[in-house]
Amino acid sequence: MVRKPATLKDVAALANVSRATAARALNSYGYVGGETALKVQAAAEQLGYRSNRLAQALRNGQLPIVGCILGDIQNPFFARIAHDIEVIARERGHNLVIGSSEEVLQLEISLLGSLQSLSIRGFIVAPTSADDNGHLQQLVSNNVPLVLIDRVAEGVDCDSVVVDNEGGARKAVEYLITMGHRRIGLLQDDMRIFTSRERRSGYRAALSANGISLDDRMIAVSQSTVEHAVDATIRLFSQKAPPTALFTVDSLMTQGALLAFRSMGISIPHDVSLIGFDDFNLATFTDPQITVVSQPVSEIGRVAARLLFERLSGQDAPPQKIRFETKLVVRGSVSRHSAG
Amino acid sequence: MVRKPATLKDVAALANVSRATAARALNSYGYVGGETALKVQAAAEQLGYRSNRLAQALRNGQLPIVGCILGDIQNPFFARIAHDIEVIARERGHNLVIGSSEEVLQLEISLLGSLQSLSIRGFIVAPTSADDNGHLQQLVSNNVPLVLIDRVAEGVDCDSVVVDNEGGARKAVEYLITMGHRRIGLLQDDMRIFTSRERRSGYRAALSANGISLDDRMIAVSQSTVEHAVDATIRLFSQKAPPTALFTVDSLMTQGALLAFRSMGISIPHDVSLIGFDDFNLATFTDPQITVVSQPVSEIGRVAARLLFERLSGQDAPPQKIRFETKLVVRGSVSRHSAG
DNA sequence: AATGTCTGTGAGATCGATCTCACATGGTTC
DNA sequence: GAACCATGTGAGATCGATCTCACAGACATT
Repeated sequence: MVRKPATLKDVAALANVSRATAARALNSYGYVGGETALKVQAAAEQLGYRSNRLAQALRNGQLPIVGCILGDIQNPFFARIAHDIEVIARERGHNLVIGSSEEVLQLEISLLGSLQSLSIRGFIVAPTSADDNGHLQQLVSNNVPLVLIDRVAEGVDCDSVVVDNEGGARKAVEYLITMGHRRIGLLQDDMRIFTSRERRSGYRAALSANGISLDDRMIAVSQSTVEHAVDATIRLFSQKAPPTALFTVDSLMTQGALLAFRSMGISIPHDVSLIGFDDFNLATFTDPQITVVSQPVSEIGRVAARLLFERLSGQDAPPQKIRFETKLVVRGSVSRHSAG
Repeated sequence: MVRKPATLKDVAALANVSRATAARALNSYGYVGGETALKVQAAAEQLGYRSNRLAQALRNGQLPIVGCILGDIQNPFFARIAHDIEVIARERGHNLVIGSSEEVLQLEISLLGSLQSLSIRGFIVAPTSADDNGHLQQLVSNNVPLVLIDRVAEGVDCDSVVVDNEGGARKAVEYLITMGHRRIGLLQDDMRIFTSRERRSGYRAALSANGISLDDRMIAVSQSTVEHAVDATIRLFSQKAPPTALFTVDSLMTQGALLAFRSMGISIPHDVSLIGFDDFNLATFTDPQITVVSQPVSEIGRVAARLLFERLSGQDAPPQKIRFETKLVVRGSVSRHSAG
């Protein structure tokens, strides 16, 4: 037997007042007699009354939930961000709905739609595609609060929190060049993804600034999972003239590269040098430790959540585009390459 | 200007029918004329109508959302589980609300309450405390579908999905004993937590089965974070007669132990042997690789989600208590201890 | 012709909380 | 005493979708 939770009506009946009065007593607005208020509160307590947020939301048009659509919570980068967003949401009396787009545009669209039909108050999204984003533009033009993280989307005019991907990638590749490398590999994920584009463009910029011509054979594309990255790395390094250094665009791919190198008997940094984008706990546990481009992960989620709540509280400032700096953290996975 | 989304009323008006008819046409139930149905569908299309799930939920009493309260999504173990649950929820047209209890009972209770007032359909919870669980019992007695994962809670009669913690711990410690160790350390988290208790009890069982008396100086308790585990490990190994082997109860603590050993200049497995509970990606990247007790992480979330949806679809079977086996994965972090 | 059955449709109630409005009091002020 | 206010309360509308019920017309059966 499912015991129905007590409603305002029940409370009102027990306290012998109307629903309106009960509501006033419990939410303390309007005029309520002192004695009446106590009676209502006692009744509420006795029945274990909790207001139905659903009904409230239907009435006032908005559910105190924020929606968060990320690539995959299993990626520690996104897990950290999701966690930080949840903490802030909780402080403001909101809950967090999470969806993984799995980097599939269609999934992102349908998730967003399903969350919109819940009258969710605002969204934080790491868009899968830098181009196909009519769904996001529509959100913005309907004035639904939206904050993009990790990636921006073309033509979508809203708050965003990203890092300097191009600069970070350039620093990494320039460092490799400084260390004498010229055949520098790039392990990247799908070009649809904003970060992938920017990091690639940093890679190119570094090469061309140093008079190294772009060589497609140095570039491998794979999905951003450890397994796919292993395969891609193996392909890249099975060539006749493999790279002498590798730059990977995210931590899962860095892990994949590490596994691939181990299985191929390639040693770091003796045989090949490695720099990954995005620091991760594993990077300091390996021998040698991995040199990485680190981003301020702990800031991204927090700042995005704060921006969202500013919008939710009705601020109508022009969109803020926040871009954090990245930092090259030199550890032991890069060695000097004797010119060959 | 916020453009209000179209409602059923708008669709009905455009199609020149009543709301009831429009609803019938769109949800295909009852009798609707063929032509009318088309008219309504066209109107819905034209207005971009999406039904308001909030209103639906208010009407039929349940929101197609499942709530998931875990210790911390940043723990890869929970991240994996959350991801798997979300995938299954999505297949069934549900969304996922996630809350981190941060292992604080009060937070777990308030999260649960706030989600309950949303008329959420069911919950998957990794309860913080093995004892204090009136809130969970109340849920069950109100017939709210609830599945416990990773940990069971005393007196809460519902579906659960856990692993054989005691057996896993025992296997680990017995292996250490077989390898000649007698001063075996235990790094565990709060005894409130179910897994912590069970794993400790496996540790004790193994010791006493082998005639080794329990020594409190061999046991360190800390919160389940890398940082706290580092401190606890350092304390444990700063004693005059430190353990010759260490068993850690989860992957974050294993990481902490690794960091502590490194900072203390203690080498694995030469100076100390190590086994951790729960396999984790890092374990195979270290040198030597870490021997662990592995649990079928990929099953836990999926099975829990399936159990929940069975309940949601109205099955009234007795609670299922699922317990997966664990496996000792021997790698390189344990060495034979010459009896001293 | 009377009764029955099948289609198709609309009016109105419902879910629970909130808010507007109207209506009471009792007291104050000119 | 008339006009006004502050205080306190309840009736009823509202949010959007759904469902029950009543009803109307078309056709078939006796």
